[in-house]
Amino acid sequence: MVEAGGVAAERLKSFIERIERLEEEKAALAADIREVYSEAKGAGFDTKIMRQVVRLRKMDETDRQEQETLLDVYKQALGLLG
Amino acid sequence: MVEAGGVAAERLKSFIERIERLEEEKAALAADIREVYSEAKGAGFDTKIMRQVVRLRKMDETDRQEQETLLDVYKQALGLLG
Amino acid sequence: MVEAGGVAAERLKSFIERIERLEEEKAALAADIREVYSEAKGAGFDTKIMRQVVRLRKMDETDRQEQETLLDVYKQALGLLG
Amino acid sequence: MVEAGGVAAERLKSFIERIERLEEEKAALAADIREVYSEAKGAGFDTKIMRQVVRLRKMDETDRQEQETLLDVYKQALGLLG
DNA sequence: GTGGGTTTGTGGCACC
DNA sequence: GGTGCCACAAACCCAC
Repeated sequence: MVEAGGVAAERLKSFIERIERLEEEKAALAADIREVYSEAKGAGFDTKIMRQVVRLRKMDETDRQEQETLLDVYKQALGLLG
Repeated sequence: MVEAGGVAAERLKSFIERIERLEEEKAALAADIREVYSEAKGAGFDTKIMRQVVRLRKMDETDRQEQETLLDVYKQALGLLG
Repeated sequence: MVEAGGVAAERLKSFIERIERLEEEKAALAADIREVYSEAKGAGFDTKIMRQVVRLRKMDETDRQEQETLLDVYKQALGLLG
Repeated sequence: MVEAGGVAAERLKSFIERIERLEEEKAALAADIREVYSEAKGAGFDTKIMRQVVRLRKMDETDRQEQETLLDVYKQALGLLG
């Protein structure tokens, strides 16, 4: 990037602008998601729990069960269960 | 949400699926962005600096005046100016 | 803060330095915590689960059970249980 | 960790409690910091700007040179300089 | 109660 | 292949 008025600068500008365009779209989707949560909240659902559910559903079923099992073991060891 | 097999459950499922669909699209855009950075890196650019540039350009749109005020205060209070 | 060389500037500088001192100590503790996790990991424990446990123990017992119950309800509605 | 009542459980409990003790101290420091900000606010200072100052002073210690390089690249590539 | 800001937790990335 | 780092996303907290 020594040649600021040259082709490298143009190339960089192009990359930056592509990124900015994509980030704009991403931000729009994030706003949409917030809106759905807001709507759900208005319908009486607990959005924090909903986020946990979304996270869980994203996980592989095997991994999910392994994690839950391990968490139970740790809980038991700490007296948080039983 | 007492009636887990009832209409509330259906409504919840609908919200969750809308969110998941939107998050899928968001993840795709995030992947696109990573790819642009990767391409830029292949062209010899420093992606970490690029990220800072993107951040600065975003900041400038919103907080430029605050930042300048801050800079003055900081410089003055720390004796870095006059 | 109009009088940059005056008493207000001195006062500000004092506040800033007190904050920085405290943040230094806070950062040191954060490092200590990371180290304990690292040690636990070396002993074969799963640090991600440990973090969950720490979070759970911080919560009020009543709240914790309510959350778990609600999560189960939502899971059932989504077919993540039973 | 199969032996929840055994030595592994004891070891885990020990780790968790060390972490909790450290986090307690960390939380106390965070409270102290909030209090200093509050005191500064009472003295007429703008705490948001103060936070920015603290952040800048921290950055300057580590990343000042990178930042300056970045600024040049940004200005040049975007035609804000020369 | 809602929004903004800060902080914490998670995932991706580079280096070893 | 694992480990530390950095950026992003989520959770928390405060102010309004």
